[in-house]
Amino acid sequence: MSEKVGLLKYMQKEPTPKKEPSQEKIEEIETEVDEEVSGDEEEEVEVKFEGLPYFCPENYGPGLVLSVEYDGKSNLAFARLYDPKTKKLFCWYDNTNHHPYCYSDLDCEKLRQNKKLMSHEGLLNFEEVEKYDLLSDKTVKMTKIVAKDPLAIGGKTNSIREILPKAWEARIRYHDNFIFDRNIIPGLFYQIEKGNIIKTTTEIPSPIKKQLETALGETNKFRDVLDEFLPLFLTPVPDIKRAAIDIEVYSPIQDRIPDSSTAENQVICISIVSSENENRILLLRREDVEAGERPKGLPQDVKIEYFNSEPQMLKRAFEAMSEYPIIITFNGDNFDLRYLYNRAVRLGVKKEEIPIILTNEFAYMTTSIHIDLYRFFHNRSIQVYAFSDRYKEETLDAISKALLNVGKLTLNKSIHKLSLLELAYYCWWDSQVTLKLTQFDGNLVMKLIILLMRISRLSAEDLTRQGVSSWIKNLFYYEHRIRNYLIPLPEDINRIKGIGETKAIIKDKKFRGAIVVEPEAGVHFNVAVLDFASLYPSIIKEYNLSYETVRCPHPECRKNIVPETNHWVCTKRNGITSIIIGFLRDIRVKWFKPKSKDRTLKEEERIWNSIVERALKVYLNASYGVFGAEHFPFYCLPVAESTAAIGRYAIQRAIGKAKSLGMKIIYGDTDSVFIKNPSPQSIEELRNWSKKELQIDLELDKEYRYVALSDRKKNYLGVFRDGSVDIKGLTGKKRNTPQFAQESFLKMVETLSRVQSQEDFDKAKKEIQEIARTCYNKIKNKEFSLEEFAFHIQINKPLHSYVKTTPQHVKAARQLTKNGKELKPGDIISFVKVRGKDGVRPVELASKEEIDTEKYQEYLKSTFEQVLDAIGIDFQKIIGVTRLDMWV
DNA sequence: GCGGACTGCTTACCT
DNA sequence: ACAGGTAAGCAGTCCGCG
Repeated sequence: MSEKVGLLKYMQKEPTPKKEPSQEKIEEIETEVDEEVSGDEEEEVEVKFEGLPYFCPENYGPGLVLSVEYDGKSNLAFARLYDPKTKKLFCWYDNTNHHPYCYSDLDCEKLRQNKKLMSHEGLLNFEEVEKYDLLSDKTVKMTKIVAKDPLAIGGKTNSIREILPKAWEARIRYHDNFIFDRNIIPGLFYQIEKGNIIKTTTEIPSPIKKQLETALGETNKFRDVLDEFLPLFLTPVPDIKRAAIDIEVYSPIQDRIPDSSTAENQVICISIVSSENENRILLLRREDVEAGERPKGLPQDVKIEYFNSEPQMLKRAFEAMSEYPIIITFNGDNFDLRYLYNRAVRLGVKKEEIPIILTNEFAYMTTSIHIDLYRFFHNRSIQVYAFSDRYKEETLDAISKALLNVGKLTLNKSIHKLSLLELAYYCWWDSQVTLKLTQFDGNLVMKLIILLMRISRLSAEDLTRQGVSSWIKNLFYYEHRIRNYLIPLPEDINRIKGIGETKAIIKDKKFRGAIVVEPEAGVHFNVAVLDFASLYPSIIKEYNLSYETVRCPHPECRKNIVPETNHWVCTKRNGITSIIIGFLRDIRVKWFKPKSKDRTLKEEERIWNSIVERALKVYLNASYGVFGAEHFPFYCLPVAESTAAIGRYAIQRAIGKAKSLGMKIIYGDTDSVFIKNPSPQSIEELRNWSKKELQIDLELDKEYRYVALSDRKKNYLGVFRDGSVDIKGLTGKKRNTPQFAQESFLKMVETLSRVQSQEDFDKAKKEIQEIARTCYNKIKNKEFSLEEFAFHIQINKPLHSYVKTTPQHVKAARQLTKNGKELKPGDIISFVKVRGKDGVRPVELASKEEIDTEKYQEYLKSTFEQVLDAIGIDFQKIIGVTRLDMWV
């Protein structure tokens, strides 16, 4: 065994650096100076791992693949796997002689004439291959250009992809390429046998498989895809050992966030809480601060270690963190890990002793997998589809309140004034809340992450840091690679497919979207809402939409026109994205959705099915939008546009059919129709018609006792038969609305929920009048607190970049910054409306005297009118003639 | 010098 | 860095007005 020092000392066997094959002899010419491309490259460069402190066994496993990365020192791809028995990571280095590469449409002969290419020191060899090009629907001859290291392909100014006139698949990161080519699926189990990595197969019970095939239908065109995906959906996820960390930094000024890039101030506390119930608090003694009493909330078994030296404390923390295969943080990329690293360097700790690697945006660990939950929860798709918008703000406090029902501790003094033990408690609290975010509902978040990793073929670190378009991109890349399809260049898709043809209603949008039916204002009793089940994915599936099938090269397909456009769709082959999205849709709708509600199943199984169902929903909901997103590598406006156009066609046809059946449509939005007082038979007839005529399922989604519609679209209040209420779009429930208005609004809604019939309305109207009048008078007499008066509006960009206009919340924010408060995008400004120059004042600085009561009365009026309009009450009449009007 | 009509900006929502 | 459509409030601009 080697005597190698440093981090490599734990390796059982050092990976043998890649040998260079020589199928094609390449002459040596003197090389040019390499220049690394600066950070403004559009894609991430590989993270530089240089030797890792892992056990790299010859025979071992099975373990769960958590990451696949590239090690610059050995010039090899490697995987980090989690061993459920020892609860530790182990490592596997590529022994398959895989190399970075890209494709050229030039043959070897031509390429050899390219001096610059031939003299590139990273060039290994050429290989002539055949690929299937979906854009031309033809087999094409390509040359695979193989290189020694990823930077030779791309990432430097003289990389091969820059030398070639045109290079395919040259912008896919090496470790992703490796995942695709070796078919290593992150999130599944693998065994190491004689140094080779081998997938541990999941037994799918044959009855289940039979049931599934039946569920997907006799003419199931997804049979191959099913085999590929089933293990991803059915392999259980183990409980992975992990620890959450949180640090506190000394900050002499309140409201000032410590700068993690300079790390000027002391780290005064580090807390590590693990899934194995190990709690550690590392606390720095400070001369001027007393220990204080141990807070009651801090459990007795939580160990506190005191340190006199900060570097000692940091080193101890690094050791402790390295014991865990997964480190969880909340904003560790930008704060905790970044601060620890920079602080340690500043205090003279040797870089080799810091197990952290920083890039521009991210923080990784050499000894663990780092998951930054802030990034994951910040992801819009996760927020909206996985957690149904239950948290509205991406702070630890807001998320834990929404999902765990516990918030952060409230501090009554600033951090630097806390006693040591108070500080310890505060720090510990945050780290245990962070850990709990991965544990609630039977490790829901961890399971969701692993499942999304499997579907996207992304490591835990990449998955949690990338958005849904990257997840879909990676899945599509993989599906191309296994079918030997050439991954098209975005510019070729664009050139061949062209741009949009429809005109958007909103200025600056690229194509026309959905239809919203003009609501019939008033109260409607007995309303059924029918909607198309996942409309856009269904369209993509049933109408064969994909970047290669829309405006395909075959003249004979040109008759197959998409309504309202001149786009045509291929009649000869199944589109790849149509197949993938179609499969995900079918298996969600026909299997996981029903199974997640199936009471005959064990609860654990039901929960798992609902996690899969939610994961699939995330992909499906984004599947149409990505084709209209310029940065998406399969960006294809005609696909997005056709999807929306067929959607409009579907809802219009359905409305037409409903009317012909004598139904009254009172509202509709995108994929739904609100039908007044329909007969069950006509609903059935409409549904059957839709299935037959449009090939899309129309479902009875909701039944309201009554719906109150104003003349505003996307604004309504529906009361279900059981008295529960659906509120959409109304100001009263928006998060920026002042509390006083929300509460009065809620009272009105409560009153309305008790209404059973037309007759009840008269009573309800009286009650509502009373609610409105009471609130109106309370405003006049300023009986609400400043907090209740406050609007809460988010700033979405740095304050200095509001240049075109200065909205009120920005005015308020600027007043705060004058007082020394630091504000950043994402922060929510609470302000009240006041009489006088600016018209606004942040709550922190406001006084009750200056409240502009007229503005508030006006606001209450408009909040209530959204509902009162519908039920036929005039707000002005409720509160009587006022002020000036009296003399008119 | 001021107010109304208008457009544009911004946020938060719906599907 | 998934899309487009809608509401609401306010900021800013232009124009007319003895």
